[in-house]
Amino acid sequence: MGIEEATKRQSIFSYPEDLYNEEYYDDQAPEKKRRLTPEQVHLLEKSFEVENKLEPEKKTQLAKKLGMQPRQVAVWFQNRRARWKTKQLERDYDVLKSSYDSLLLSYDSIKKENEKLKSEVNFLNEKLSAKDVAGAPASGQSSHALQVEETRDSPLGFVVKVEDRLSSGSGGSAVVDEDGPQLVDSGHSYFHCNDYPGSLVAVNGLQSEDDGSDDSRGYCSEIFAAAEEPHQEGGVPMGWWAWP
DNA sequence: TTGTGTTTTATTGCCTCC
DNA sequence: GGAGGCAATAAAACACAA
Repeated sequence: MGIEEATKRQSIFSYPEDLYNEEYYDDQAPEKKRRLTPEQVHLLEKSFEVENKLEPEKKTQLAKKLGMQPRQVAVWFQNRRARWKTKQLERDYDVLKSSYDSLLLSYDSIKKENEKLKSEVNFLNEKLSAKDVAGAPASGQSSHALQVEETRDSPLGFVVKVEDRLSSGSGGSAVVDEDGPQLVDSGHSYFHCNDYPGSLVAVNGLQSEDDGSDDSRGYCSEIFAAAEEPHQEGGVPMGWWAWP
């Protein structure tokens, strides 16, 4: 509805002085509701912007100025607050929803990456087993294996461990003893974790049980998994850590 | 013109505060 | 207990498609 049109549909209270006069209501009270004029609404809106609640004095002033009953002004503010609240709820909902959608996308992406990395670990595990069989000890059992353990401690959702089944360590698990995170140094080999920016599984301390040569087909003594962090020192992302 | 959905004005009942 | 706020609701006014 345009202003002009609305103005045409003039309130039955054509004269403000009549409006404010209670006798007007007593004698000529309209049975039907009348909309406020655009001018009245405009001033009410302006007042609402300044203060969304009415002091009694302000209410009386506005009513007089607009040619309305104080009660009408109070009702208008009441309804206006209700409308504002509804709009605010809608805005809050929109903000929350877009935040949720964004998180969901992020979650899905990380989940897929997690699956990829796991299958890559499985693939490497199989390769290790195959190599063990080729140069097999008498037992015929693979001497090493990669183990994937799910954990919330890792940003990837899991950690990889190398089990040395031939070692005489406790429980048959010769997990490298390194306290806490370690920076990855040069001279190590890495298995790239495809599609996960900045992450990789590193294999260092390569040795061959066959001849001691480093032919990149050696066994892992440590597995590192790293996630990229914004700050780097000396070309190595900070915050690299190793899970023994 | 009419049916229907939306917006605006007003009322009611309950609650809180002084 | 009265004043004022809020939620729920009624009902008139309005918009708009068919």
